[in-house]
Amino acid sequence: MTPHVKRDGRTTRWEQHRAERREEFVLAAVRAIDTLGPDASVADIAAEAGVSKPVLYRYFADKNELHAAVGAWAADLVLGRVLTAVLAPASARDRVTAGVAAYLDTLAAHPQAFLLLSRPAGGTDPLAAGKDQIAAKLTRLLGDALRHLGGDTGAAEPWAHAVVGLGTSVGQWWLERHTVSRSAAAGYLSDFIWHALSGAAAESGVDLSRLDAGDGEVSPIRPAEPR
Amino acid sequence: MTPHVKRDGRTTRWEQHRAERREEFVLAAVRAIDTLGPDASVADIAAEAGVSKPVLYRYFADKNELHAAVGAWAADLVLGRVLTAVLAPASARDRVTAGVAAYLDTLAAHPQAFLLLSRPAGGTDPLAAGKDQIAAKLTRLLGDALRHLGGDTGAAEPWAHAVVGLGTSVGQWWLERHTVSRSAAAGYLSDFIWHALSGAAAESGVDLSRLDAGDGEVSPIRPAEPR
DNA sequence: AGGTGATCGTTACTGCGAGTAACAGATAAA
DNA sequence: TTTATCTGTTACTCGCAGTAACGATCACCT
Repeated sequence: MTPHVKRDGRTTRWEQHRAERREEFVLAAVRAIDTLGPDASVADIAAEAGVSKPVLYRYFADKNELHAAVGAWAADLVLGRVLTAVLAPASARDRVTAGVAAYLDTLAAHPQAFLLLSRPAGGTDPLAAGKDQIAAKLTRLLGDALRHLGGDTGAAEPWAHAVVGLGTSVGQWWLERHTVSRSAAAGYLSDFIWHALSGAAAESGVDLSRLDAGDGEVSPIRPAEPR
Repeated sequence: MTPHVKRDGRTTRWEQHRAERREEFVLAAVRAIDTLGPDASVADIAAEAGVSKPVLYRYFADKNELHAAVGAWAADLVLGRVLTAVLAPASARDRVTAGVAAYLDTLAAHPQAFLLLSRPAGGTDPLAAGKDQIAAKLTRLLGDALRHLGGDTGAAEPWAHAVVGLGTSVGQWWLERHTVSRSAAAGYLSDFIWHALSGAAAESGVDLSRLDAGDGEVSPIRPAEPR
C-alpha cells in the first residue's frame, strides 16, 4: 500500500481536493436535475456547476457514472433518514411506519432526482447502483432479523428487493399524481409492508409485534461506505 | 362518425393492414431487443424487420412510442398469463402463488424485453406505459375485491403500484443473478404478497383465505384494450 | 383507360448530445 | 527553476434519432 511508482507530494496533495470537487459536481448535478428534469444534458450540468464539460469528464468517466454518483448520493440520503427512523426505540410496527414517513418526506424534497432514481438498468448499468446499495443494506437488516428470530434467511434478499421496488414504484406514483395526501400514502404503504413482514413471521411462529428497538437485529448506521 | 372529409375506398382499405404491420414491427423490436439488448438502436430494429428506418417512423412517432408499444406487448403477455392463473378456481392463496409462478415463467422467456420494461420514466414517458397498464388492471381488481369485502378502496391504487413495483424489482433481481431457483423465488414472492394482502384484510376483520374463485371480485379478461 | 390517393420503399441529409483532442495558465513540491 | 498535476478553455468527431425528397406500385374511382 506504500507508494507504488513515484507518488511524491505533487501527486498526493490533490487527493482530498479531488474528492471534494467530485462531491461538489454531484450536488450541481442534483440541482440541475431538480430544475431541468432527469434528462438534463451533461452540458447543462456543467453549466450549473460553472465549468465546461471536459472538467466534468475528468471526474466521471461518462454520463452513467455521473448518474450513478447521483444515485449513490440519493441512496445515502434516504438510507440515513430512514434508518434513523427505523432504529429509533418504538414498537416494531411504529418503526416501520416512521421509516415509511421518513422515506416519503425525503422524496418530496427532491422529486426530480428520485424520478431519475427509478430509471434503472438497461443492460449496462445506469444507476441501479443506488437501489442496489439500499437493497444490500436492507438485505443485511432483514437477514439479521430473520436469523435472530429463527426464520428462513434466504428470504432476506428477495424481500429486500421487494421492499425497494415497492418503495420506488409507489413513490413514483405518488410523486406523479398526488391523488392522496402524504400521510395517507404513508399509511397504505406501511400497512402493506408491515403485514407482509409480520405475516411471514407469524407463519414461522414468531410474533413480530413483540420485537422491540435496539434488539440487536441490526448493525449501527455507518457513514456511507466507499464504493 | 360517418366519413368526415373524403374517405373513399382508397383511404380505408389499408386500415387493417396497418394494424397488422405495426404488430409485426413490435415483434421485430422484441426480437432485436432479445438479441442485442435493450439499447438496440432504431436502425437495428428496422434491420431486424427487414426494412429501413423511415418505414418504422411511419408507424411510430419516435423511439419512445416504439418502446411503449413493446411495453404494452409485454404487459399484455404477462397480464394474460397471470390473470388466467389468478382467476382459476382455487383457494385465494393458491391463486396468488399460481399468479406469481406464471409471472416468473413469462419473465424467463423474454429476459431482455423485461429488463427493458423496468427502465421507466425519465420525465417524459419512455415505457412506463406497460407498467401503468398492469397497475391499472390490478387497481380495478383490488378495488373490486376491497369493495366486495367492505375494506378501504383507497388502498387499491397504492397497493397495485406496490405489487407492480415489487414484481419488477424482484423479477429484475432474479433475472440478473439467478441465486435462487425459480420456485424458491416464487415462494418468497408469493408469501410476501399474500401476507401483505391477507394481513391487511384481517385487520379490517375479513378472512381472505375464505375467498374463493369466481367470486365476482374481478371482471373477465379483455383482449388488450386499444390505447 | 387513365387519373388519383394511398401505401410501399429507398438513399441521403440535418441536428443534437456524448465524449475527445489539443492547448494554455496556475501553483506548489522537488 | 524545473516538473507534475491540477485548472480551464474552444473546437472538434462521431453515433444515433429523426426528416426530406423522391420514385414505384396497386387498387379504387370516374
